[in-house]
Amino acid sequence: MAHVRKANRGPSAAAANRAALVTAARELFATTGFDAPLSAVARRAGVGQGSLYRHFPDRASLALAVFEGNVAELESLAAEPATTLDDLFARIIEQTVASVAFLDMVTSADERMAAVRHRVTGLLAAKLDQARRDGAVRADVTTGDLLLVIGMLAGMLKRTPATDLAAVAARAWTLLRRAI
Amino acid sequence: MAHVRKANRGPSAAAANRAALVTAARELFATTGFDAPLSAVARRAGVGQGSLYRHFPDRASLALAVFEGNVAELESLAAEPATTLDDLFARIIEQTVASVAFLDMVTSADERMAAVRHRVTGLLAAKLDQARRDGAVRADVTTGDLLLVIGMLAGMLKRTPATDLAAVAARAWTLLRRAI
DNA sequence: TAGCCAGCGGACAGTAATGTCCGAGGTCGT
DNA sequence: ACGACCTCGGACATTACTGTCCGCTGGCTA
Repeated sequence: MAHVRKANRGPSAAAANRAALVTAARELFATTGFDAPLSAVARRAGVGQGSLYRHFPDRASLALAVFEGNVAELESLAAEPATTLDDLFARIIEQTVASVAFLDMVTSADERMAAVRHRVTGLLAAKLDQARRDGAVRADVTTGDLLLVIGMLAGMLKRTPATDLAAVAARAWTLLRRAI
Repeated sequence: MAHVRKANRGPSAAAANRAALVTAARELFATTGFDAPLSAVARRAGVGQGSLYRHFPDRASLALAVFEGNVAELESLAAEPATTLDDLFARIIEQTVASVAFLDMVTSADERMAAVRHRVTGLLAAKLDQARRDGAVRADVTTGDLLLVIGMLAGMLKRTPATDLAAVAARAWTLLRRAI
C-alpha cells in the first residue's frame, strides 16, 4: 500500500493511524506470516514505530485487532442454527487460506490469545455436540480432537507455499474429515 | 553434557570435535528445537564457533549429520519385507517424539534436505503400494497424501509442549490413521 | 490569530544470532 | 629435540528486529 498523503498530526490522525496499522498488519501477516517484523508493519502503514507501539504495545494486541473480525464472523455464523460443524470448519479453512496467521493465533500458546482460542473452541464444542447427535461425526471425537485437527492444519499450512495453499488445504481437510 | 578434558589441538582432535558437535546438536535440536542457535551448539560441545563452522558450513550440514542415523534406521526397517506402512509410520513417530526436529527436517523446504526427504518418501511409496494391495489403506491415498500426513504431524507436534508429546502424537496418529 | 500540547516520526539503544578471522598452541615428521 | 603446520577457540563484524525516547508539528481552543 502506498504511503497516502494525510493529515498526520493532531488527535484526528490517531484513529486513521490505528486503522492503517491494522490494515498493514493484516496484509503483512497474510503474506509474510505471523512473524512479520513490526517495524515492517509501521513502514507499510506509513507510520512511525512510536505510533505503532503506542497503539499496540505488543504483537498480541495487534493480532487481536487484526483478527477480531474473523472471530466475530465465526461467532455470527455459529449463531445460525442451520450451521453445522462442517460449515464452521469450512469457514475457518477459508480464513486460514486468506491468512495462515489466523490459525497461528488460534493455536498460539501465548497467554493473550487464550481468550480468542476459548471463543473459537466454544463455538466448535457446541457444534460438535450437535454433530454427534446427528451422527455426523464419530462417537469418540472430543473437542480436544477438534483442536488437534486445527493444530495439524495450521502447522502444515504454515509451511505450504502460498500458491498451493488452497489446494493443499482442501485435500488436507478431505483427509482429516474422514478422521472425525 | 559436561565439557570433557581432551586433547583439543591437532588433527586427532578433529574427529572428536566433530562427534561432540553432532551429539550436542542432537541434544539441542531435541530440547530447544531445530532452530537452536548454532552458537549454543558450539558452546554445549565445548568447541569454538570456528570449529563448528569449519566442520559444518551451515545448519543443513549439521542436521544431515545428526539425522543420518534416523534415516538409515528407517531404511533398514523398510528393507524387512514384513514391515508394513503402519510399522514405518510408527517408527517415524517414535523418532519424532524423541526429537521433533526430525520431521522438521523431512518437511523442510530447504534444498539441502531434499535428498533426505526423497529417501524417506521412497520408503513410504513402496510400503504404500504394498498396503494398497493388502487393502490396508483406502484406494485413493497417494504418496503425496502421506507427506501431507507427515507435514500435519510435524507442524502440530512442533507446537506441543515436550511433556505432552507422546500422548498427543499417539492421539493424532489414531485420528490420521483413519484418514488413510 | 496565537500559543498550547496531543500525538507523530524516526533515531537509537538493547538484544540476539550468524558467520569470519586470526593469534595461540598442540602434534607430528624429521 | 625442534620447528612447521594445522586446527582450535573465541572475539568480532554484521545483520536484523524490538521497544523507547524525545524534539517537532500543526490542529484546536480561546
